[in-house]
Amino acid sequence: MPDLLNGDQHELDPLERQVLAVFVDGVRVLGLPRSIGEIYGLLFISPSALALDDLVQRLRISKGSASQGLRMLKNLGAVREANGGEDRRTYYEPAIELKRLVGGFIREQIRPHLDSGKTKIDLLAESARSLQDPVRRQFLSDRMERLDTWMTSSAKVLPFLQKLLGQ
Amino acid sequence: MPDLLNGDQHELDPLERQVLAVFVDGVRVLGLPRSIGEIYGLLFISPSALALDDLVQRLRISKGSASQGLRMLKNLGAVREANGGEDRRTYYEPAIELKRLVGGFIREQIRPHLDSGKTKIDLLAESARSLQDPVRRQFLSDRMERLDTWMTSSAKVLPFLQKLLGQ
DNA sequence: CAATGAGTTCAATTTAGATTGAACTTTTCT
DNA sequence: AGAAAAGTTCAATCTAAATTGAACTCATTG
Repeated sequence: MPDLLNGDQHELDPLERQVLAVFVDGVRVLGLPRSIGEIYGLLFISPSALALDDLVQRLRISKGSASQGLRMLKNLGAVREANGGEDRRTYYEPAIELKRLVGGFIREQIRPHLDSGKTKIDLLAESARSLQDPVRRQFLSDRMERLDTWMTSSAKVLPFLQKLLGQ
Repeated sequence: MPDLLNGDQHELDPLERQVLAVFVDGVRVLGLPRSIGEIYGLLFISPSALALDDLVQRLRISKGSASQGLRMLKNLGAVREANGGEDRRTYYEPAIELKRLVGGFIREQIRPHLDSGKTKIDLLAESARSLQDPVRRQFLSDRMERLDTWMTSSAKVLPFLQKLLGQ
């Protein structure tokens, strides 16, 4: 008599595991933790919305992980709360439009780094300009300007990226 | 009488440290290790090419780290051997054209993952097609097709990215 | 209003992956 | 050839970041 004493949903089958592995791989490239890939991946292959506890049971991760993972995915706009769950739990479903996923990633992970990088570089360029040695000053100022150009180009490219990936 | 007994180049000054910090930050976003940022960063702010030993001494990292870091940077096309060093050491200088840096990163880090991902997804789509339950089969096949679309769109966007960042 | 269940928080622990360093190979020089 | 210096390799170690889990808050219900 299996599973009479615990409320487990059935385990992940081999096909599901393999799909999740692809997501885990994918998010690692983006510098996001494995649990994020597992959670998003499971939502992606689930025909109905899932609650936090479903993730805990099927992925065998802690409540803490599931909670933090869902928060990050919500912030990224990769997951939203499903409306009209019967019980008092919150159910989640994945956003599956690439445009939205990329947009969220750019907004949350790329832009902040670009912005803070640009600020720092501006300050460093300022420091470079007040260097004593004129040769060193010239060289470093050039390099700081190049860094600045990189940042500016990158920032300009992002909207095109989003547009090109929109369907 | 400072530094008579060791051959240290002078330590990094505060300005240099701060520039390196920007690079360390930058490469972390790309999922690359700190040492890569430090090595590339030091080359970037050095007016002349540097040898492995210069990196070891000024960054206070191990020879192993410097060697592995340089290899990765060479593979990425972010660093090249300078020609015409006087002694028998190999001197390195950074590639500073954004186009080249982005191109190398795409070639080494993005494309391989996209390709292997696409292969895996094709196999999984195949598995999905032979599922018993028709509802499950239909749903998973749809999702696998969507994954496939993501991969294809992403691959198509890369050349544009490179073009847009070319100067 | 006490009890139950959902979800959050964060200090402690675990783990993945970066770094070290000693042994090694290769190259150059006398 | 032998010595010295440059660079590589990889098992062992270290560390930053992810994960856990126990204590907590908040909302719901009998």
